[in-house]
Amino acid sequence: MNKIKVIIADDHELFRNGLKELLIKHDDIEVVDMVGDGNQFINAIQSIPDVNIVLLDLTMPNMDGFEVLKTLKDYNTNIKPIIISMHNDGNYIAKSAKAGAYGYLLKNTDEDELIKVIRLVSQNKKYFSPNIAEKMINFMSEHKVSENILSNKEKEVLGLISEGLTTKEIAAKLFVSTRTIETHRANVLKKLEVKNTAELIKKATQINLI
Amino acid sequence: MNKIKVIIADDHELFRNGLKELLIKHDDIEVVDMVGDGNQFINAIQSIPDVNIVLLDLTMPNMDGFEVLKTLKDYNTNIKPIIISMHNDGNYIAKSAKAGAYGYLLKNTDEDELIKVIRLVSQNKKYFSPNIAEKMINFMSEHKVSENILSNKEKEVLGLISEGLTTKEIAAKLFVSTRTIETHRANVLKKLEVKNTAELIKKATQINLI
DNA sequence: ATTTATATCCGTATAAATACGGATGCCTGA
DNA sequence: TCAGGCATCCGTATTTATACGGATATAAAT
Repeated sequence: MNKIKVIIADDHELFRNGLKELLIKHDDIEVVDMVGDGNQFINAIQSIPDVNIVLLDLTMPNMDGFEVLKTLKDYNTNIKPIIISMHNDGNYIAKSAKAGAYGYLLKNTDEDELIKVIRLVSQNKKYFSPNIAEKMINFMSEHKVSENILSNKEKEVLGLISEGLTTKEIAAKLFVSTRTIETHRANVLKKLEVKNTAELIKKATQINLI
Repeated sequence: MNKIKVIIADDHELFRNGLKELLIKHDDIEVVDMVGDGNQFINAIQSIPDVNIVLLDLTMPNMDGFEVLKTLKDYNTNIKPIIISMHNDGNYIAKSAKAGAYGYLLKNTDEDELIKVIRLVSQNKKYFSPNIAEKMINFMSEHKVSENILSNKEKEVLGLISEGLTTKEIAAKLFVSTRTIETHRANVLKKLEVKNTAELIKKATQINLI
C-alpha cells in the first residue's frame, strides 16, 4: 500500500514537530519533509518525488502561503495543498480557495478532522468544513473577493496614512495637491467599506494591506 | 521516580495535541491535562494535584496568559509557568518575566530546548534563552516596561475607536460627555507616543491592545 | 470602439480630531 | 495620611477628515 506523502510547511518548529508526531501515528501517512518557509518548500519539492500533500501555513517568512499556492499552480504539480491557518477569516479562506487550496483547516481543529481531510484530499477531493465554507460564502456575498482592491497609488497613500502622515503631508511628499490625496483617501474608504481612518487602519491590518 | 507533571494551555487544538506527543516521548515528563483557555486552566488546577509546570500560551480567549500569570501569583501555587508564544516581542517578554514566568519560549524553538527548559524549571530554576533575554534587556532600556500603559477606561475607549466609532458616538455609548472621551483619546495618544488616529490604531494592533 | 479604472484637480460645508491649559472628587498604595 | 493615578468635566482655537458633487486626460480592458 502506498502511503500518503506529506510535507509540512510552517514557520513554528514546535508546531511542525508536534504535527509530525500526530501524523505518523497513522500508518497510511508519511511525513517526507518539514520546512519553515515557502522558499524551503519550493526547494524541497525539486528533490522529493511524488509528494501528495502539503500542509501549508499562510503566514510564513520569505514566501507566504498564498505565494506558494500560486507557485504550485504555475508549476502544475500534483501536490495538493491543504491550508492550516489560525485565521478564521473569510478573506483568507476565499483567497486560498481561489488560489487552489484543497482544504482549509484552523489550528484549533481536532486531530480526527485533520486526518480525515488528508485522506479525502489524497483522493483528489476538496474539503472545506461546513463552518469554513459558510465563512467563505458569507464573505463572498458581502465583499468582492479582494485581490487587488486598491490601485497602486491608493496602496501607497494608505501606507503613508498608516505611518501617521496627514493628507497635507502626503500631498507634499508625492508632489500632488491635497485634493488629490483627499480623493484617494475617500476612494480607499469606500473600497474597504469603512467610514473613517480608525476602521480603515484596522481593516487594512486585518487583510494584510499594510 | 516522580515524573514532571505538565499542563498545556493553548487555544489551538492541533498545537496542544502535537506538543503532547512531543512531550510524552520523554519518560520523565507527564502531560496531566490540556486546556484551551485560561478559565479552563484555573478550573483544571482545582482538581489536579501537584502540577509542576504549565506551558502557557499568551494569546488565548476568555483569560489570556498574562491574567493566568497574575492569578497563579495570587493563588501562591507551586505551578511554574513557562510561556510558549509566537511573539518575539520585547514587551511581551518583559511583561511575562515581571509577572512571574519561569521561562519564555518561541513557538519556533526546537524540541531539545523545550525539554531542557522544562527540566530546568522543574528544578525551580528560571531560564530565558540568550536571545530572548537580550530582547528583553534591549526593550527595557528603551521603554519603560509598559505593564498597564492604558487604564481600563482608556482601553475601552481605544477599542471603540478601533471599531470606527467617533468621539461623539463613544460618549453617547458610555454616557459621558464628549470632552471626557476627547481627554481619554488625547491621553491614549500621548501614552502610546503617536500623533493621530491612524498611527494609534497601527501601534495598538502591533502591541496587541486591540 | 466604447466602456471602465485610474490619477489628477476644484469648490463648499460640516464634522471630527488635536492641542493648549485648566479643575474636581475618588480611590489606592506607599 | 498623602501623593498619584484615574475618570470625569470645561473653554478656546486650529487643523484634519469626511461628504457632497463635479471635471479631465490617459490607459487598460472588453
